[in-house]
Amino acid sequence: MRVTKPRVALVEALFKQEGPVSIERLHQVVGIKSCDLVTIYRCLAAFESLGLVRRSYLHNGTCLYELTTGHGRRYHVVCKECGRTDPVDFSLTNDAEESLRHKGYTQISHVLEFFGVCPACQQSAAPHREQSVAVTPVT
Amino acid sequence: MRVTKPRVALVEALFKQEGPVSIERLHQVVGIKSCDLVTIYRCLAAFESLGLVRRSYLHNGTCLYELTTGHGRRYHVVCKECGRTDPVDFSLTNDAEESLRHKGYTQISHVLEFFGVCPACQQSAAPHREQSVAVTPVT
DNA sequence: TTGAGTGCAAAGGATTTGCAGGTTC
DNA sequence: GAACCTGCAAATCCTTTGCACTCAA
Repeated sequence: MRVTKPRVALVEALFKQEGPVSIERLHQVVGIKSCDLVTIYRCLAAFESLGLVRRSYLHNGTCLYELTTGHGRRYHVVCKECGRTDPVDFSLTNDAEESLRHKGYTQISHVLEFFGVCPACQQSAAPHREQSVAVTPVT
Repeated sequence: MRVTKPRVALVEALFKQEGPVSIERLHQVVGIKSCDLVTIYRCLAAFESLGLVRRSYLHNGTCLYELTTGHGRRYHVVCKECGRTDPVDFSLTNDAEESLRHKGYTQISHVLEFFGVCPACQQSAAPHREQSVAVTPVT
């Protein structure tokens, strides 16, 4: 796998985030002009098969990506309204995956996502729809 | 909410399955001619908001639905190759959702899905792609 | 009767693919 | 120099929407 400008920028962008990010947003962080959306899709797919990033999902099924850090797995709540993510203090035991291995499954992984309506979206009749996509939260 | 033919058929179809099913497959089980795909989408959405069904996701992000039985929550592995689902013996503590409630989140739910390559797909170079979608194997 | 529900067609959004040209090793 | 990557355009897949018609209550 070659080291190219888009890939370096993408890793940097992923590194800057503290949680799962949408591809759309990554595109914005990297710079719309400096890299095509398609390239981001392709790089993330490559990164994923290398185990470098992990995929999770928004409530509507669209993907989010995050760097696979060495510090253990982290889970997140994602707001059904604005899409904002927030880490959840929780960890999964290995029992389940272990039992699957015993059953003969390979390439085992899992997705655990919590959903809910965040406090900020609670009262606002008009939810902050684009929040999850907004770049640099302006201040 | 009215009781209509498509809805009854849909509930029956869901009932027959033991795990999460794709919309595509539900359409086939219900009968392609007897009900439009769009209607299935709409009914499932309605059922979901009533808490009658629960949604989960395939490895590629497409939705699966299953009836919300009274017998507690069940999780599944879904094969990355053929899409077949298999129940996993595992249960999640309520701690995580409870802590979210404390943080001010509402309408809390979660999705937990295990992925892997099932024993059957292990050796077969050409995976049973359509297995998860296949309806009553046309005798 | 009448409004919720349905089917059909078409739109929409996310993701993937094909291909020619550019870049890394 | 060759293979890999990228950008652009277009295709695909899943899901949603608009609208006129139908049917359950």
